[in-house]
Amino acid sequence: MKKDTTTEEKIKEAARTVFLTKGFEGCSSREIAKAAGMNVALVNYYFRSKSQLFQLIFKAAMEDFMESMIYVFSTDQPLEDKMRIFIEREYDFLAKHPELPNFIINEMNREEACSSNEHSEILEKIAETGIFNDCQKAQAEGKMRKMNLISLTLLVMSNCQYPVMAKNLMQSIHQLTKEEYDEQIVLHKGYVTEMLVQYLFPKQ
Amino acid sequence: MKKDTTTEEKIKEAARTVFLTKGFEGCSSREIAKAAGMNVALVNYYFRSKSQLFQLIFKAAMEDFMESMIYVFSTDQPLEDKMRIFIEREYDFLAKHPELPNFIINEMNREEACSSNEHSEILEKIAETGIFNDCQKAQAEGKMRKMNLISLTLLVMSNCQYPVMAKNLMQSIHQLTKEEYDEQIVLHKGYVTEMLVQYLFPKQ
DNA sequence: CATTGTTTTAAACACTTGTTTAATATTCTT
DNA sequence: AAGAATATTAAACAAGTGTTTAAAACAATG
Repeated sequence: MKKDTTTEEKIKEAARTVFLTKGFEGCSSREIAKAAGMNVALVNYYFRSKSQLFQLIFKAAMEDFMESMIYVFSTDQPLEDKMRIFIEREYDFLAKHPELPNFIINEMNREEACSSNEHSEILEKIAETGIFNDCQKAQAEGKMRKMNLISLTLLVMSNCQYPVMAKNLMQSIHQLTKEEYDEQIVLHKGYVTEMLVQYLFPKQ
Repeated sequence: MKKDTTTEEKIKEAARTVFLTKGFEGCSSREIAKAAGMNVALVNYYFRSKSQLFQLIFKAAMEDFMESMIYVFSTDQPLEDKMRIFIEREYDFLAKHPELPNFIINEMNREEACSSNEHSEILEKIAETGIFNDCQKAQAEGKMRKMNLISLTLLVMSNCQYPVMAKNLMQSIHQLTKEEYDEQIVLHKGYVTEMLVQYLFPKQ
């Protein structure tokens, strides 16, 4: 009889939550083991080293990070609607996984880490959705403001991710409770959607 | 005869660069000491502990973080111009101190750290510039889109800081060199300025 | 049941961590 | 120049780090 969740999976789950909240440097192998209710040696038995376990978690997190993006882009709708839906979904997703953007960005900044790795597969996956072609087409037809893809993604990511990343900072500055800030984010989502749509798809 | 830079200052400088690039957990006392060309014991001789030294650095960084903001807001100009100048200056500032936003946001997320501390003094300092009153007045006159101060700061900070914070991520995704991305940021600054001004100060 | 192979454990390894101590060197004051 | 105050050093401390080892517990197979 196999347990519903095997030891290996328990460790992986524990590692995910610990790594995502504290970062690679901010936790120890023993802490992960304890969070999984296991022994330290077991962590290395299944994953050989803290680094290897981390790279596993990081890769999975990176995929989650891009998941919702790809889903919306694949749908068949007018670009402007896609944008609205994307922002809606991205705010939803980030409400459930608020640690993700910080985690990804931080660990990308660790020199030892996955900086120079090949994360361009992500771009390819996004490209496969045809979103980039759609944008270029819309830009050629004058329906969308002309702008390279980097700035386009930057605009969207900035306005979706930063509000989640800066939660503690903004709470502290503006003296808000967690709940108050969460409400604020919902409000902010509306502003962001309006602003981006107006700017990217100007009416005449 | 006093040296041009005293030992205490050398350590503080070294601590600043090390802390800002690697974070509190990402470095050791000995690393800071070595970066300053000093002994480990000297670090604690002058600053008693790693934590106390860190809090010193963090506080100073936080003030830097808000410095340019306050300066521009204090000037006497139309709001729309202030916004343009602010974005210009903020991009300038962040080009010189690209590690700052990530550092601040990360360390605010460390539970042990300065999360619940009183950073609301910052808000007071900004309030002293009268910028918030100006905004409310402009909003009452219909010259500026109605929006609470939290969303206002969020909009501006998102679009100024995120592009710097996500540098390594964006480089990796879009396969850019540092120099190419720096050029991209200059381009992006233009889009951001236009977008924010158009949205916050709609014509007719 | 005996003998595989796989999982789990406690203990140890060498090394780094933050911090302290006690001795030495330097500077300042009178 | 003598003595007090300050600055600097190397060494030690206990605790924690990632990783390994070798023995035990377990499961599976013949």
